[in-house]
Amino acid sequence: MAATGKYAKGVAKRNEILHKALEVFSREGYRGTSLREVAEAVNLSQAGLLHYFDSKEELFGEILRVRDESDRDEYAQTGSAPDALIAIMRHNMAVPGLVQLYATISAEAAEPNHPAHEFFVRRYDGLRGMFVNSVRDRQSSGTLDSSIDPEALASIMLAVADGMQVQWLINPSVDMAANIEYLWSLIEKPGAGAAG
Amino acid sequence: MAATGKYAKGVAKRNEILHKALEVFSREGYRGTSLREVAEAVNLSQAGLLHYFDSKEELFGEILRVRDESDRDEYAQTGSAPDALIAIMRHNMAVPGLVQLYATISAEAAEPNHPAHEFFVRRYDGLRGMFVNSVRDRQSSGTLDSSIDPEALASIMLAVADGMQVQWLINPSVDMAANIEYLWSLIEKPGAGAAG
DNA sequence: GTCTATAAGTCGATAGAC
DNA sequence: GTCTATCGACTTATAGAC
Repeated sequence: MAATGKYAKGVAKRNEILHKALEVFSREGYRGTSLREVAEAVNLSQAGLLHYFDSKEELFGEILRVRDESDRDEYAQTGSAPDALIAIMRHNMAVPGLVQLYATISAEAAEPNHPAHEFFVRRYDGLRGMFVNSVRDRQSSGTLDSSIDPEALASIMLAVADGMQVQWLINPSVDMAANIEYLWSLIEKPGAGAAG
Repeated sequence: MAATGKYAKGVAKRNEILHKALEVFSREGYRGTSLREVAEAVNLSQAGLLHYFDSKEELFGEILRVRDESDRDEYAQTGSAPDALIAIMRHNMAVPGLVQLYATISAEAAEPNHPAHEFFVRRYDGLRGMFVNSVRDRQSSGTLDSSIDPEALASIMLAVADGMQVQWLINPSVDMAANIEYLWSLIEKPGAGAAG
């Protein structure tokens, strides 16, 4: 890694780069983004940018790492997983660029050689695990039917969230948060399909 | 459009190109795919390839058009929408490349200027419409609780399908079809959460 | 810490021979 | 129908001045 940033100015610039680069990558995806584009966004030459990060791949990795840290800080302890998921969806409707970053990159990253592949493998494992734990808690406390399969439900809820984001990106009139909340109400409430 | 293909050889080569180009685009996405790469896959020079399609964008549009036609032929009238969805998921587990094409491109295509943007807007509208109709049918015939919101449910089921594909691409041990079938069983069966 | 200059390569597309 | 050759633009990355 370059420019570990012992001095205040360097650190500040590094953060500015990470912030602006996130925006550009969000719009264009990993492959669609050039270092020049990022460099211009932070008023730097392309070579100047590479003083802070040795390669495009390293810059990109740092973006994901930082982003995930702040996400975890913000939502990890927000009560139960389904509530957190709904909250995140509602919040995401204000940051389409960020949503597109994850949609674009997670698809690209299916290739095992992609620089972000391992990141996404671990990310999904982690999220699924968190959700499974939360579902089990609810089952223990009787809030959720105990016949429900926690692993399957975790996978399903994460999938709805991801898929809903794609639909919303392509047609913003879709209400992501409302739809997910609605699904959860169908699953959580005993006798979902009982009435006429 | 170039090379409308009056002669047998031209038509055959055009089809070969569409077929192979689909594979390449599936792996690499629209932006990640070069015409040279496609050309090599069909033993043609890059200029030779452009004899059949005037531009990269035109080639790509044709791929989507052809693909959607054959999909529609195969699954459009397969009983009800949820059953068709499960069948498609099961089938998709045999064609990861194709799954990745749609995941990659649908994310890229969120940009309004993307050559495939309109295609995906129409595609989701069409799929949602089909699903809504199917849900209403089931409600009329009493197979499905009539208090369920058809629009929301359609959006949700399509989202699960899309999101499940992303999870599966990144970690193929996820059983897409089983999970979707499971979700549908939770929604369809009266008293889903009744037992303890 | 930031620059210019440049290497070495890829891209999509066109012109024109055969 | 297919090729070679080429254009102009763009890419990541490096070297070295300041």
